[in-house]
Amino acid sequence: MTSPRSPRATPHRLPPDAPEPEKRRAILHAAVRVFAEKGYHGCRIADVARGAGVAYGLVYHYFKNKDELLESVFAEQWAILLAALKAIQEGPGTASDKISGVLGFVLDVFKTAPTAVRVLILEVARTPRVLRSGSTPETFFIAVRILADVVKAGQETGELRDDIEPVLAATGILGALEMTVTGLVVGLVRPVGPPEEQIDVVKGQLVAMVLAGVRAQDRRAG
Amino acid sequence: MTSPRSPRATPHRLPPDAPEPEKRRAILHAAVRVFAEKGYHGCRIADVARGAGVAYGLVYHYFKNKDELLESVFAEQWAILLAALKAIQEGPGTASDKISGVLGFVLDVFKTAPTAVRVLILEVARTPRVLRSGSTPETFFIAVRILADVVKAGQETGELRDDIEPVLAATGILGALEMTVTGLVVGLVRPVGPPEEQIDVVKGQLVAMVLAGVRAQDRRAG
Amino acid sequence: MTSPRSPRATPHRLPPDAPEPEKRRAILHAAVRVFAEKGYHGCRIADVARGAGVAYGLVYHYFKNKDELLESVFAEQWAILLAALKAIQEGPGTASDKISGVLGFVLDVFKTAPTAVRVLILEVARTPRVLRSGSTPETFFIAVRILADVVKAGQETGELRDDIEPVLAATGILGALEMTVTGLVVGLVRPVGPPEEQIDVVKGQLVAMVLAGVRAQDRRAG
Amino acid sequence: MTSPRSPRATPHRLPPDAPEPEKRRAILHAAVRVFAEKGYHGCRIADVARGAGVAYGLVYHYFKNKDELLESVFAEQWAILLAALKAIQEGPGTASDKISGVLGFVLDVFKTAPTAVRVLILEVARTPRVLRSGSTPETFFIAVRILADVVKAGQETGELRDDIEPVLAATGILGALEMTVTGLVVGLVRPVGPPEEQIDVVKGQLVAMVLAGVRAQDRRAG
DNA sequence: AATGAATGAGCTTTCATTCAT
DNA sequence: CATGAATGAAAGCTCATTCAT
Repeated sequence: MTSPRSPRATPHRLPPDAPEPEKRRAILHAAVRVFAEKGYHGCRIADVARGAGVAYGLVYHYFKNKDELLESVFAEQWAILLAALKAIQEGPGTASDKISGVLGFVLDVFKTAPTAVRVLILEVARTPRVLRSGSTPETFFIAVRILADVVKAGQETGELRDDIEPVLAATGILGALEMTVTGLVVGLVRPVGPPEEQIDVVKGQLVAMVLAGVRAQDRRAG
Repeated sequence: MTSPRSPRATPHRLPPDAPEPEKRRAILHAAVRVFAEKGYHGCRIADVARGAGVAYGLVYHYFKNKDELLESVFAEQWAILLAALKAIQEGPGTASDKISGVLGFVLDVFKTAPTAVRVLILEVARTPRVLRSGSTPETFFIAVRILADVVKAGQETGELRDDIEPVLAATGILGALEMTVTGLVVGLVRPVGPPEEQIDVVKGQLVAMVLAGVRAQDRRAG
Repeated sequence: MTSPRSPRATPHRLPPDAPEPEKRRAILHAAVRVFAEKGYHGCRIADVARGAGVAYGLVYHYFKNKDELLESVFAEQWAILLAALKAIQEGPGTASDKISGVLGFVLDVFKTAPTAVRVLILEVARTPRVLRSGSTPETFFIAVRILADVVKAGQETGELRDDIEPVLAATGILGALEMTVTGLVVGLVRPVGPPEEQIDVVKGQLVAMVLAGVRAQDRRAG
Repeated sequence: MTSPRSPRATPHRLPPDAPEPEKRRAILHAAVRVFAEKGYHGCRIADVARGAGVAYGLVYHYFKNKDELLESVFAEQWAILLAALKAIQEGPGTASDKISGVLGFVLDVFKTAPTAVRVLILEVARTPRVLRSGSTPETFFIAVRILADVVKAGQETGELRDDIEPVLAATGILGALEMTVTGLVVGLVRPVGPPEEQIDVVKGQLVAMVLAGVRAQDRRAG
C-alpha cells in the first residue's frame, strides 16, 4: 500500500485503435446492472464479476479499481446521451422540436433500457465526489448547457419566452424529466393504457407541460 | 447492516411525553450534516459521533442502528415539509397560489438551511432499499400526492389544464424544483444580482415557468 | 481509498501520559514474535491478532495499519538498544571496556530474548523502504555513530589504533556482532560446553577478536 | 506460493549441453535487479518480465515458479563466489593472504556490480524458509566453512591465534564484510578520496582490522 | 518459443455493532 | 446516561500461476 510500485503492466485504458475485448464489455454491462440495482456502495466487485461471468481478478485486469470501473460506466452512458443531445441540438427544427426531441429520446431509451437510464439519471450528483470529479460532473454540466443553448436560441428567435434564464430553464426541464423517469422506475407514476403505449402517453403529457412552460405567450394549439 | 441482533434494554423511540435529550438532538443534527456531506454509505457512525461531540456508543444508546438513525433524519425533515405542504394545500388561495407557495417554501428553507434541503431532496429514492422500506418512500409518495391533489383540484375548477395526469404534473413540478435546488447547490445555476435576492430571482422564474406549464390555456399576464 | 475521509476518532498514537493498554502491549509482543518468525511480508495481521489473543480489528484500533505496527516494533526495540548504547558510551571505562560492553549487552539480551534480537538485528536494511523511512534507518545510523564515537575517543587517547576510520570500525564491529547472532540463530555457530555457558564462550572469543582488531599496537596479554 | 499443480511440459532446468537462451539470461538479470531493489516479496513476476522486456508468461516458461527463479538468482551469484573462495583457499599464500584475498575479491566485485553483491550478501538468511530450503543456506554454510578452513589451517601453522573457534572467526569476518558492503550501499560508510580509490581505501582498512583480529600475537607491522 | 488474458486464493483494511464499566 | 475498547464480517485489491493461442 505504501510501497512505491511501478505502474501496471496491463493497460487499463485501452489503446484507442484496438477492438474492445468481449469480456471487458461484459464487465461493463454487468456493472451497469449491478450499479443500477444497488447503487455505488452496494455495487460489489464480486457481484459485477459474477454478473459478467468472469473471474474476480479480471475486473482488475481491465479497470484499475472500483472507482475507475464505475466512472467508465458513467462515461459510457453519458457519451451516448451527450451525442444524442448534440445531434438534436445541431439538427433541424424549432427549439420546441428540439426540446421535445430530447424528452422523447430519453423516454424512448428508457423504454428499451430502463436500467441504463436509471444509472444515467438516478445516480447523478449522488455518487461520491471522487467519482464525479473524474468526468461526470463535467459531462452533466455539458448536458445542461446544450439544452440551455437550445433555449437561448429559441429565445432569440422569439419562439420561447425570454424572461427565464436559459440555464435555469434547462435545469428545470431536465429535472422534470429525471423525476418522471424516477417516478416510472419506482412505480409512482403509473401510466394508463396498454403497456406498449404507456410511455408514449407520459411522453405526450410531459412534452405538452414542458413546452407550455417555456414557450412565448401564445394560444396553445395542442 | 440490518442483521437482527438481541433486543436492547434502552428504549429507542422516546416516550411521547419526555423532553428530547439535548445530546439526542445534537446527534441528529450532526447526522444531517454528515449525511448531506458524504451520503448514506459515506456517513459513518464515528463521524456523526464526533460531529455531535459525543461518545461513540451514545449513538447506539439513542438509535438502534445506523438505519434507524438515518431514517430519523429523513423522518424529521419530511415531517416538516409534509406539514408545510399540508398547510399550504388546506389553506386559502387558488391552485396556482398553492403551487407557487410550495416552490417558494422550499426555496426559502433552502436559503436558510441548504444542507437540510439537500438531504431531503437530493437523497430521495437514492438510498438503499432498507432505509426506504421504513417510512421515507411512503412520505415521499405522500408529498407527490398532496401536490397532485392540488393539481387535481385546480383542474376541476378549470384553473389548470386537465390534459395532464395530476400525478405526472406533480412529479414534473417537484423534479424541476429538485433539480433547481441541486443546481444551486453544485453551482450550476448561478443567479445574478445581490446575494440577498438571488434566490428570489430564481424563485420568480421557476414559478413563472412551472405555472405556465400547468395553467389552463390563457394569455400569460406575467 | 480515494474518498477524502476525516481523521480517525480513535487515537493511534497514545497520549504521552496515559498508561499503555495491556492489549496494545500484547499486540506489540505478538508482532515481534510473528515478525521474527516470518519476516515483514510473511507477518499477517491475522497471525498477530491470534498470537496476541485479541480480535482482528483491535490491531487496527491501536495501529493505523500494518506498516505503523511494524514500525512500532522496530522503534521499541531500537529505543532499548540505543538507550543501552548511550549508557555504555557515557559510562566509565576505557574504549575497550565500552566496546566489549556493547558486544556483551547484545549477546546477553540474546540469551534471554533471542526473537527480539533477531527482529532488531536480522531485519535491518531488509525491510521495505517505506518502513525504514519512518524511524529505523535514522536509528540504525545513530547506533553506528555512537559506537564510532567510542572508537574515535579511544583513538584520541591512543588506546585504539588510529589508522581506521571510526565509522568503518564501528560498522565492522556491528557486522561481526550481527552475523554472530545470526549464526547462533540459524545454528551455524554451535558453541561447545554446557548450555548455560555457551553464549559466554562465544562472547569471550568475539570480544577478544574484535578488540585485537581495533586496539593500538601492543603485546597481547590475553 | 508453493501450491503443487500439474507438471509442466517444458523443462525448467536446461539440458546441460544446450546454450542458454538469451531471454532466459535477460530474465535472470532483471530478477537480480528487481530483487536487489525490492527484496523477495516486493519482487513481482510482472516487474521482472517488464525489466527483461519479455512477456509475462515467458518467465514461467523458463522457471517453474517464483521460488525457483529467485533460487536461480542466488545459485548463480553464489556459484561465482564459492568458486572464487575455493580458488583462493586452494591457491598459494598464507592464511592472512587468503583472508585478505576474500575481502578484496568481494569488494572488487562490489566495485563493478554493486547490485549483484547486494543480492548475494544482503539477502542471505533473510529470505523465507521455502527459498532457503532449496540450495542457498547450504551454499552460505559452505562459504563460512571454506573460510573457517582457512582459519583453521592458519591456526595450525601458528600464523593465526588459536583461541578462537574457526567457524566463529569466519562468521565474524564475513559479518564485518557484509556490514561494510551494506554501509557502502546505504551511504553510511562514506570513504574519502577520489572515487576511483574509495573502495581501495576501505579495503585496506578493513583488511588491517580483520587481520589484526585473528593474527597470532605479534607486533603489527602494517 | 512466446504472448498476455484469465483465474482465484489470500491479505489488508473498514466500520457497524456490542458490552463492560 | 455515557464511554470507548473490543469484535468480526465484508469488501477491495494484489499477484502467483495457468492456459489457449
